[in-house]
Amino acid sequence: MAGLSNLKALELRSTADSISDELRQMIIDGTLQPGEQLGEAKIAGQLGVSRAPVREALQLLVQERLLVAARNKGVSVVSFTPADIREIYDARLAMEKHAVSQIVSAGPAARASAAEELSGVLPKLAEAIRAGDRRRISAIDLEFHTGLIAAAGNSRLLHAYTILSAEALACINRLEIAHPTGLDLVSDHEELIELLANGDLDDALNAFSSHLNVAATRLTSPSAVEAN
Amino acid sequence: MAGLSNLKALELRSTADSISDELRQMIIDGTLQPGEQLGEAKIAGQLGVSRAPVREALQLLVQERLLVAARNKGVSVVSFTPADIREIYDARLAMEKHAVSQIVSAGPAARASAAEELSGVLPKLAEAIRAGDRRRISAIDLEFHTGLIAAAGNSRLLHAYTILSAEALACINRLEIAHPTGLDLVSDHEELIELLANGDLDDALNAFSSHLNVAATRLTSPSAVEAN
DNA sequence: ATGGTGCCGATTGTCGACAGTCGGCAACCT
DNA sequence: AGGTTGCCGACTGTCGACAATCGGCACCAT
Repeated sequence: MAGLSNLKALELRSTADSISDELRQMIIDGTLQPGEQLGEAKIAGQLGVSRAPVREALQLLVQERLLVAARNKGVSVVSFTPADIREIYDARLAMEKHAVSQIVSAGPAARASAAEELSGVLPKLAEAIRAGDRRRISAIDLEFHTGLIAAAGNSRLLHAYTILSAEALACINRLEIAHPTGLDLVSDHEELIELLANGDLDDALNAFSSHLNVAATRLTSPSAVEAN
Repeated sequence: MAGLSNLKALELRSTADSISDELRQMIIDGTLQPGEQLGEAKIAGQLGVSRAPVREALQLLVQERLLVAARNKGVSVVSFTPADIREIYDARLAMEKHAVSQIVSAGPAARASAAEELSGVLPKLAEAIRAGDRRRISAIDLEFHTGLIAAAGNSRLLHAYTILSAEALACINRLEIAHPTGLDLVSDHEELIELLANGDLDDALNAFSSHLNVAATRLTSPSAVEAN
């Protein structure tokens, strides 16, 4: 009975969860085009499973707004309008502002802890930028912001934010050009961390607000792309 | 072909949606005790339908956090901890603050429109208070706050808030004593509307914050009940 | 007595099949 | 030709049945 401690619990993921994860990634990646119709039977056939778990997975993705369902007509991949993008970033702003507010007012220790946690993401971001991998840059950028929400310690907000994050990532990957890929992305986030740790609530709120607004503007007005 | 225009589209609700609505109401009402286990087959039998739509409805309610699912063990009704209540009200605060901020900064016309919309709820609240119907008082209270979010015009925030609202209502109805039933509840909300219409952002934010904090405190510390 | 083992009922997870519904095309009537 | 009707294919919504899994009890060995 000596070396049994390295046995990992295996397969506690349900089939539907695995399917939804895979489909979610395909939607985010852009493998599935916007407006593309998905048939339950087709997916089930390709995966070698029944329609039941596929149906369950699709329903979850509909709830996450990555798919839209039409009665008796099946589901199709979302196609974002500028209004959707504004909504997503507006909702993100609501949650991030609150997270900043909570963290700042939670005292110096909490601020330092959150700052340290968020700093750990930056090296990965820098490396992705060096590699020039746009998808990974965006994903890690979102990971940073998700970390901010996580630091606020509200599981419900985190859950809602994670869904928004997937939507935002899908948006970004459809308009790849619009996302900055320079190293100043790292310093931008460094500044956010610093302001967060500093303890001045208004400064931190303004910084995060403008950070998100800039990102949203980049996505909704393609003319500002060349600034890259 | 004269009088056919008053034909309404009928029955576009799916079976699963009807089931989930019914169960959601039962959970909110308290008809279903916290921790109570629900069997798919049992529900399906009582409703005279198959397990498939029941399963779909249950999955939706799990996603809304009104039920908790355990692998191969079925679903059971949530039992809220004080931490849950704090989370719910904290998340509500995040969204309401943002809504207030958006409405106030949207200009006087938007402020007036939102204020008028919200004022329409108060007579119903006053009547529920006169009738002494605790459940309805709470429901209309939540309706007021949901209206605030709706006035901000973000469908994603509204959706998330609606889910939180159901959770909050379930909490309140489990601790009925803790909710105020006096007519000052109306004047409290009148004041909120006034501050919202007034256009001073900080005043409005503070008012809504303390309004929610008071409510959360009432629910988490039963000792403060007697203030009624 | 105690710890472990194997079985048992109950419930979920999954499957294949059927019925209902929708969009589109072709045939039909005027 | 224009418009309507009826049919056709494809898909979802729903159903009943089977297999896998879990918690608990009795049984057994020590």
